[in-house]
Amino acid sequence: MVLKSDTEKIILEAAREVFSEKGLAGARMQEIADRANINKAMLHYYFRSKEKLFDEIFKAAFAEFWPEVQYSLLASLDIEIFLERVLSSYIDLFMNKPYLPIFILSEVNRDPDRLEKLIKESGVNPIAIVNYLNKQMEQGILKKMNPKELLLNIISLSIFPFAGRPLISRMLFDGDDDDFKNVLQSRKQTLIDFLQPLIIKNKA
Amino acid sequence: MVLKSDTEKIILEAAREVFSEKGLAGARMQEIADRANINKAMLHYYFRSKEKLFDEIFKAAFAEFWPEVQYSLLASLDIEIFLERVLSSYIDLFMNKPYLPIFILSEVNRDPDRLEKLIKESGVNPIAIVNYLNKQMEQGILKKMNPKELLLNIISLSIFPFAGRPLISRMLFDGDDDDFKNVLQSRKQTLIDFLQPLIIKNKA
DNA sequence: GTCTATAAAAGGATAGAC
DNA sequence: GTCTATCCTTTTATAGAC
Repeated sequence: MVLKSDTEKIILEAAREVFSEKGLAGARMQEIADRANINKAMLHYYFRSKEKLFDEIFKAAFAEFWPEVQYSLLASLDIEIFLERVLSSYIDLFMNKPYLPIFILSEVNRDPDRLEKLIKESGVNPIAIVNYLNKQMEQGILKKMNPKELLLNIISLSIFPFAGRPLISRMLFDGDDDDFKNVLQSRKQTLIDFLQPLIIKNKA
Repeated sequence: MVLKSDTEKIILEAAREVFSEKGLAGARMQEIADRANINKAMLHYYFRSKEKLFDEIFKAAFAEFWPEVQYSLLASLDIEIFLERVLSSYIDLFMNKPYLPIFILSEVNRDPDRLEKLIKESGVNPIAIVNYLNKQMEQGILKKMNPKELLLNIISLSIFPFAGRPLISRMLFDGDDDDFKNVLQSRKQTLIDFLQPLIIKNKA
């Protein structure tokens, strides 16, 4: 791992901003240079091409996209704690990095091939979570359903509000993004309530 | 309403394809012309500029994005029928037009201003639905919660799987899009089951 | 209405001085 | 490492013949 110079880090941050606002196709090298307060030639000096610079940004964003899950600790985890952690870490993540969901979603959509190698490199493995949910169902702790679909639902509820933020903010909250932000923040709890009926209570 | 010539319709269809695959910034007038089997100059003859052509496409897509809801009939509608209709029409819509969600989401994100006038023109009014849900809660038919958030959840569960299709297909279904497609199709029913606990059953 | 040819501008990339 | 100047390709847009 080669240490990154300050200039390099400044460029990466500027590039991150521009690429996540405009996408690969819409981003301009000039704008990245401007935001980094450096010259356009420097971008090429450090990263050779727009495509290569984008790859760095996308790779980093993709890595950030998955909340830290200790797969090894999953096996014995209480379902309520599991939910609490997953929802909470997703919401915290996207509160701080609101650009992540739509950036990943759009760019994966534009070029699904880019995804292939990243999946292997990243070591992310949702199937472990699916297996965990499946076991909870077999043990009668969770209501029985397709475990992949349950995970899909949890992810949908966590991510979509952020991915559709400008749209939802205007359609449902009259453009008052602060109002919407409060709702998003409180979802750590309200989503747990929403999903509560899936958990089968022991009547002991 | 001026009648559209055949050429115009062919152009619009080609433009729709290219813009929804590549986005405004990534789309090329040449590619649109090629797919329409006409000359590039014709695009400008009919639509003046790329931007104007895009506006037509976006406007049409935005209009399609909202399932037909008879707001006037809402007041007296049974909640189970309501859910069935909303979920069913959303899923049918996106099954047939899978490009819609991510197209709208990305472009709204890139340029939120474009949205403003469209919202007014479109006559879409989610607040009517929010009010409907609210009334159901007051009447003890639906579990009490923030009605805007309930609508947000319903929409999240309906749209996100389509917006994230390439990602989810690869992460959860091993890239087997047919497998995923079956899950999406069956969601008309499984989502109703999933939301069932919100409905308070009368014990009469 | 449709085409070919071309203008005009934008944007990515490089050369070369310092 | 950093800058200025410039190249060269791509892409939007228009002129003008048919």
